[in-house]
Amino acid sequence: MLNQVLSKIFREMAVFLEIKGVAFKPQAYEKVSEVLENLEEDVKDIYKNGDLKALENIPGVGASIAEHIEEYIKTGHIKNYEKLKKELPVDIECLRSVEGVGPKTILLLYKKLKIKNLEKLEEAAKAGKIRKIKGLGEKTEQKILKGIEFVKSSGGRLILGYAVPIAKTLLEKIRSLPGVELAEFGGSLRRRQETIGDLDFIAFSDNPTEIINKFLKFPEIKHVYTKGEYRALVRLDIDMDADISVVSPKSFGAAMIAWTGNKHHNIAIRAIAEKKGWLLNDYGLWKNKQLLASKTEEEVYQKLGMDWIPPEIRNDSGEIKAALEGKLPKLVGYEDLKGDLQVQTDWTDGKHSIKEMAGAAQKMGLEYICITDHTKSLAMTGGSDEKRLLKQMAAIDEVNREFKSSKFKVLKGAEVNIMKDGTLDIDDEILAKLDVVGAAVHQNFNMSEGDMTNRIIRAVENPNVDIIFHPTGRIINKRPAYPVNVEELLKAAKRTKTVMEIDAFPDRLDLKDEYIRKGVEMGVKFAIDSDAHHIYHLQYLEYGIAQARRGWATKTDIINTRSWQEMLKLLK
DNA sequence: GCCGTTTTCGGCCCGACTGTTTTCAGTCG
Repeated sequence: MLNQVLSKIFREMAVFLEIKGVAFKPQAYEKVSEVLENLEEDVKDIYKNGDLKALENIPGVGASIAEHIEEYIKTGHIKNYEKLKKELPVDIECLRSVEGVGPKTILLLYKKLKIKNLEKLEEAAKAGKIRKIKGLGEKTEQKILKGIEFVKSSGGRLILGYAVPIAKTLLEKIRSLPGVELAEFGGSLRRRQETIGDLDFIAFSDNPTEIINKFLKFPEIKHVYTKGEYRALVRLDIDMDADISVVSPKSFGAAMIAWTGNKHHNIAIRAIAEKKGWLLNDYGLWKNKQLLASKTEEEVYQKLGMDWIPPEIRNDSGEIKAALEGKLPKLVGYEDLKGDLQVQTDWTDGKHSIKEMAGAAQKMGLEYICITDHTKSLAMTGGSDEKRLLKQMAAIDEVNREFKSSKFKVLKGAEVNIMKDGTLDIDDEILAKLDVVGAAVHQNFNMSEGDMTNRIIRAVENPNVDIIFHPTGRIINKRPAYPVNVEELLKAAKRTKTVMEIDAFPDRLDLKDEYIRKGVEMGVKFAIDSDAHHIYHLQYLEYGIAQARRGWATKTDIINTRSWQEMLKLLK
């Protein structure tokens, strides 16, 4: 995708400029690189629909970078980038991925040894050539070799839903260390980002060194990059890096803000402090040497004139302005869901019976689930035809009779397949009998964006279709979304009162936050579903809620925060 | 190069840790 290509180019340009000693531009390029990496809407479409001005509406994109993007779209390259690359023809990305190797070292290595890539770097280190460079030494050489080893074994970014359980285990171990008063996630884990690059922990204690030393004895740790009085950076046995920071409980709020980030959020709020003549650091908000606030995050934000900002939206994308104006939305809460509207059972590719799924959901505190097994054109899942759907409805009636006393409700639904032409694989007559009809694309991804958009919109316009399940079909780290114009889809959803799903399955998280935010602004309603195929999967709802929060969704934007009776009224 | 949080010009976060140094630059989060 173009966004990713440009993101990489701008990231490299940032390093090139930093190497050249250019001031401030590196940060600008770095910021736009990050924005593009996370931007789901194709910049090509943005450009096509609105020219340079539309590009400049992207955060971090100004006149100059908009022109770079235009140049790339028109010619396939960016002259400025080519020029920088010619001056220093090295593989910036891969050299920089080595722990401890930054811009200055890359330049030094190229100047002295003509090192352009990892292979050459490893060769030179093994031959003992690095230690001979003035300014580097034997330890740096060893560090580089270790770093290369870890680059090679690195598993890349971990999907949130898979990282959290691992991180929770470690967090509990940290919490149980004597002397630790509190411990929390920091970084992307606390912000509940889609993917996690490393695990950040903040422990609160007045004996930092002792805590660090105990942490370093955890058997999960296979290498220590750095350790100091207050911090340690390590490699875990799962080939992920982890970071622990120990701070006095007095500084809880300031430290949580500092270690939650993201970087651009912190830069922005520290700048606000500075403009008041104050200083915001890891330990508090200061006026000269006088402490203004530090104990809680609320206190610090408040002193800066802002409402507390939920971690999920701390990414410098408008949350600071909203917080200053007291206009932050009250995000949907982790306890707000009353039901789950996409649940599979052993009638198709699920592992458990209707009753087992219902029982597990009830145990979790939900009031209802909707059974949405696949339909007949998904042969590999043993999808139901009309006859079998009728049979399943009767089976659900039976389960409901058993649950009657507890008031738990099982709703009748299906995950109907959207065919290539936008028709559905189940007769409307049967669909009309279901409580909730979810429709989804499962095959024939290889279409033009126009055709795919029309295909799904045709399903949206079917009066029996209540929800579009996993609307873009992406699988994180595996396959991109099929080509679809989500904005058009959202417009159609708004027009027809069709609900868009936020699929909480860890590798889906579909829709993406950016589209949720857009949909929320347009007044589209959403459903957060687990897409559970196993009783354990119901827990995934948590990640769907996080996703919704990152998309600035409130309780009223999510239909399954209502009782099932109220929820049904919201369907068309 | 971006941006409007006091600014359309003049700012741009802050501190911990390491290694190679003779007092600090580079890297990281």
